[in-house]
Amino acid sequence: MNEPKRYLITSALPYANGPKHIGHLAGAYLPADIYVRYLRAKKKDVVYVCGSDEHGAAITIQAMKENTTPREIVDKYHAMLKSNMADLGISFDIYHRTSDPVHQETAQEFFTALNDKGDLEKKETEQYYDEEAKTFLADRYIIGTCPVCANENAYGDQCEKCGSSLSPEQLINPRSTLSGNTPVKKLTTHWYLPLNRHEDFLRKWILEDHAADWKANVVGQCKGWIEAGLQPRAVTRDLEWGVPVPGAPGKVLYVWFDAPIGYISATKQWALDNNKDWKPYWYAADTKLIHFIGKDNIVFHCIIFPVMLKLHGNILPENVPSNEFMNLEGDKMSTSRGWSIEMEEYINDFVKQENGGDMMVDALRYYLTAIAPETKDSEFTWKGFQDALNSELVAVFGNFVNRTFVLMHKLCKGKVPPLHVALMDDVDKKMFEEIALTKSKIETAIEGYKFRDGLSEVIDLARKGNKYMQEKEPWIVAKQTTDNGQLTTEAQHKIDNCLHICLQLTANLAVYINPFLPFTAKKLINMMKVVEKILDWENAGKPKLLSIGYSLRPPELLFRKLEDAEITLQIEKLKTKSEKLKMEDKTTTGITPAEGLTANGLQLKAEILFDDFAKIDLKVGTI
RNA sequence: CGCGAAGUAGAGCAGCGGUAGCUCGUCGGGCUCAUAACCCGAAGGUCAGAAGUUCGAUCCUUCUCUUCGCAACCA
Repeated sequence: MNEPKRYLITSALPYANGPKHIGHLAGAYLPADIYVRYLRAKKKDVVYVCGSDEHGAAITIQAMKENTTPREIVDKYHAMLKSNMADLGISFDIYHRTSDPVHQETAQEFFTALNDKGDLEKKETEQYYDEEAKTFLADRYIIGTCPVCANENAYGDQCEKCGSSLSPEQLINPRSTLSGNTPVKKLTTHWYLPLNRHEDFLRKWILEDHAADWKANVVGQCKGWIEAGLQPRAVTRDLEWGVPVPGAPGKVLYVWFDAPIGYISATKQWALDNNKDWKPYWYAADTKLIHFIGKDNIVFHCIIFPVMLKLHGNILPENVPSNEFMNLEGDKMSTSRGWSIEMEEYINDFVKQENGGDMMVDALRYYLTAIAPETKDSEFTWKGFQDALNSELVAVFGNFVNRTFVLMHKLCKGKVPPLHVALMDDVDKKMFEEIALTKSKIETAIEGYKFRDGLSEVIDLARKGNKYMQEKEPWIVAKQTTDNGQLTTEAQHKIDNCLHICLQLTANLAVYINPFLPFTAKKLINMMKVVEKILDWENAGKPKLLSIGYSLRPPELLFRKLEDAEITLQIEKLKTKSEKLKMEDKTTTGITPAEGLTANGLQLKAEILFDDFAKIDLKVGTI
């Protein structure tokens, strides 16, 4: 595509059935936010949309469990997700929700348009029905004996023990997980999206047109599906909670069909709120649409939704940067098993503490970006977080800014010193070059969705600043005094040049770090007493961002260090939380086939608590 | 079962045909304006395993092992 006229950026809609964790944040929200902030700094026309995905059987079931209504469930979690995202600096232009009337209309219009054109197929099939719960059962809510390995607790879609893909009909002795009863088969009519009709389109669009610019995992996975042959997929369900199918009482749109349309309805709502026209964002060929998602969502965003968009006459995504997963302390993150750091927990434990605030948001943004699972799964550890924060953010970036400000106040009267051009040497010139050079490095990284690389370029530049200052040693130069204790003119000029350059570098660091750590950028411009406009990307790499003679504020620490005690506490908290959930699991009637079993079916010994672990003396010797 | 991605120093990652690199951590030394940065030096890797192609393979091919994901409500 040539230079796009406008950008539409989406992050996967989080499902509003519970809190979301930092793995979600690292996968779909933080990368998109960095990308969007970068585009905004470049003065691009960009809209960043997201919202809660509030439909689907799981919400209804969650409501039954909590003895309340689906509406209350989604209201509760929508509010939580919206405020968590805002607290963590995710700068959506709109955070919408799929239970909103605008979305209902949009999704219904979409369905009707496709149906009227004959792009959907209507079929009558038999499906399992729970007579007590009075509902048709999603595959996942039927368990029975696996026909392959005889595991008694296989799900209707897959046996977790042997990994076989199943359909509910294959299960021996099927039972409903809602009531425990044997489900009965009942005839029902549904609409299907015949994906098989669009294989040629997908083959060309993905495997030819985007083979080079999409990530390997995305292209590879799509190729697998296309080669295997695509099947028609039901787009409606017999449920109460959802977007009603026009003219078909008792039926709603299947949640996967209505959820991605949420991107469109969110854009509409944004346009309404801001007196804009939403249509170009979804119809104009010069709009660049990017979906940020996690790897489990590839099929929806690369196969199913594009087919829907094509049929409906909309533009297609230019790229679908999909991240792998982030593990936690040696195990998969899982909200249901309690092995996670929920956004809300982090906010309460760090951001809302007295010694926290926005700097702890940026600390998390820093670590999550630095270990982003861009090409393979990665792992969050509290020790890793502490190391990254203390020895990179604090020691390299924060320290450079701090020593620059301290020295400027000590040796230059708190003002931006002049640059004495005649005195400039190669080291000075090289520093200016590095500042300018960093611009294109970061641009290349961000535009290629390599946010980890982009961020490390910023830290690298700060590292070069430290090195530069070390080489110039203004604190040593300051000892070159005349007999009466006066600093020599030449010495003062050398100091001026060094700190002038360090200050211009600091201003550039603010511009460069802004997409990644926006709160740090704000703090820096406050210390420099400059307006926010300085953060415009066009200023990146420029040597004269601060005016000579301008007086600056005293330094304030950008980040604080993370103490050992804090991470020990968090690790303990994590272990306690997952232990507690395990105990609860055992005492409730909930059917938990995998309980106490590892993936290969081995019985595990009870895990020891961290306290017990702490009591063990581990000694190593050579024999 | 099948499909896809991944497996490189203690940790996190680059490299993808020609003597294995970066950041952090560790050890020793120097320096000190600073939330201990910066400099010098050191330890640490049969690049998951095996076979093959090649003058030569971490990189290509095949097989094996391990991890994660796979059209469900889950980045």
